[in-house]
Amino acid sequence: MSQQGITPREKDYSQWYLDVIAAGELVDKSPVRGCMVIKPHGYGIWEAVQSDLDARFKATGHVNAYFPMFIPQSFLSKEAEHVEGFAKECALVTHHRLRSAEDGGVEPDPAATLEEPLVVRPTSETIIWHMYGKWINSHRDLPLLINQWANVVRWEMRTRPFLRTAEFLWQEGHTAHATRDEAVEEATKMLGVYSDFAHETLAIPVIPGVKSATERFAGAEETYTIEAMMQNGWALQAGTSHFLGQNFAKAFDVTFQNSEGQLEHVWATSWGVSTRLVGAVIMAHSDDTGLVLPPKVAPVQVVLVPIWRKDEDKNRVLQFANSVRDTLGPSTRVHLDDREKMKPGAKYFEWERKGVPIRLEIGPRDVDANSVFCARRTGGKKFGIPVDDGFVAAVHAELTAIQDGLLQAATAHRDARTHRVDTYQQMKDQMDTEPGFFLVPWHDDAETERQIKDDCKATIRCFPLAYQGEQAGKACFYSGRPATHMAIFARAY
RNA sequence: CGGGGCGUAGCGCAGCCUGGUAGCGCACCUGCUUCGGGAGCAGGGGGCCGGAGGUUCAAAUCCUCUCGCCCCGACCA
Repeated sequence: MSQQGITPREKDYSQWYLDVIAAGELVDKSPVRGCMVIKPHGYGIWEAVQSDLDARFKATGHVNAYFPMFIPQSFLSKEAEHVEGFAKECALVTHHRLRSAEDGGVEPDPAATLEEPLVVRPTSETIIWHMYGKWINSHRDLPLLINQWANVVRWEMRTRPFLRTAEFLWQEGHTAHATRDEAVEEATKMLGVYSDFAHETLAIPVIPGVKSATERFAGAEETYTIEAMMQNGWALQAGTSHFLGQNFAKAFDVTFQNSEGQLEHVWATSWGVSTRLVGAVIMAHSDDTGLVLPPKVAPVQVVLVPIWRKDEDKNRVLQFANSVRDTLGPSTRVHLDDREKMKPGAKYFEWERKGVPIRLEIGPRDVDANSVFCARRTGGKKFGIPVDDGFVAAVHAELTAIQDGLLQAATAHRDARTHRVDTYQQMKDQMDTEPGFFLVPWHDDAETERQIKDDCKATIRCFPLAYQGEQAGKACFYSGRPATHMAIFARAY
């Protein structure tokens, strides 16, 4: 990033994204390729995501647990498709000791080679299903509804902060059910939880849908997804929920005795979202001044900037600012920026770049008037708010208005960039001039799907749930064969 | 694994072509004046120029080798 500015979105979207992350002081350079050092302000966003989501999981009957990050290598080979999907990007632990080397450094001690290498989990299905086999015996043990907050490692060739990193933080829910229907219901229910969360908390209007076979999770029978649109019209998969059938139950021999006394394999789901959501929030809302955060995930929702010129003003301004902070504190994430050797203007710019929704300026004039001067990060001019009985409610009303405004703007953008086209040529033409979601009638076929990807880099993001049925009587926009689904094509991260 | 680029102060860079022993901006430290939209002035600290070898009286600069990183592709449940 240049010293003062941020690359405009229109000029170079990728650079703009990196600039916004730098301006927001979200991450620092990592000494490890592809891994992130997440600084406090960036981690604060993730913490807000975590606490909101965790409450939603609890409300739907789930509990948290924790499983080891090291998985015996042999576990990975038990489910054929699963190993196919992940084997290419696994990190291995092969030794448990270092020794001094000739060159003065250290090296793995050959005498301390592990009998069986350990895989650093790329996802936890295998070790969790190994344990579920021990925990599940009876239909009375079902359903088993467990979530884990953890880190996982996938040795990706190309990485990008938050969107695709070698190590990332996520939650993974793993559930076991007595019947197929119950498991499918769980998978779709959790997709709904994610979708609600994206709208209500992240202010991102996602499209819930089903993945095509090509894009399906390795080992799943059905993969559900929420797809978000970024400001450049590209799609970002923001969360997934999988119906795993009995694949893992069979691979790890997890059976239960039903009420008739017969043994059956259990039915499974898994679902997850990751720190990629932080990237989604950054890309969905930020502008050419820097980060823009929805109040519900902003680590600092309100920043107070005290202003004084003379020493005699300093004390009363700070005293007033402190009381304002204490008033807002119980209900709001508020920060009083009382750094002394920094001018107010410099603070304004810093907090704007960090995406803080509301800034309250407090100077001698405001103290005299018993009010604060409010500046919103998005929408509206500065205005005074009296510090009276209605003060907290007034600030919260602004936060709500900002949150709503972001969702409205993102929804308007998504709708404007969602194109219904009838022919492939139309999509191909518009993909370069106005990229976005292309809603089309589609005859499902992995081979033609691949042809399209090779030809114009667009892939099926999902078969959106809201539009299924509309394809009836229509011809596939690419092949002309009878359409089997409504599909959304887009270029994707 | 292909194609391209870059390694010089904490960060971002110039200097290299045409060798003469290192500079700029930001950040940092000290002081004074400032303070309602990115402060100004003065002074100061910090780098064996990625590494090794070679040419030379002399190498950040030229030559050879090497290591690392970044970008574009391949890859991406």
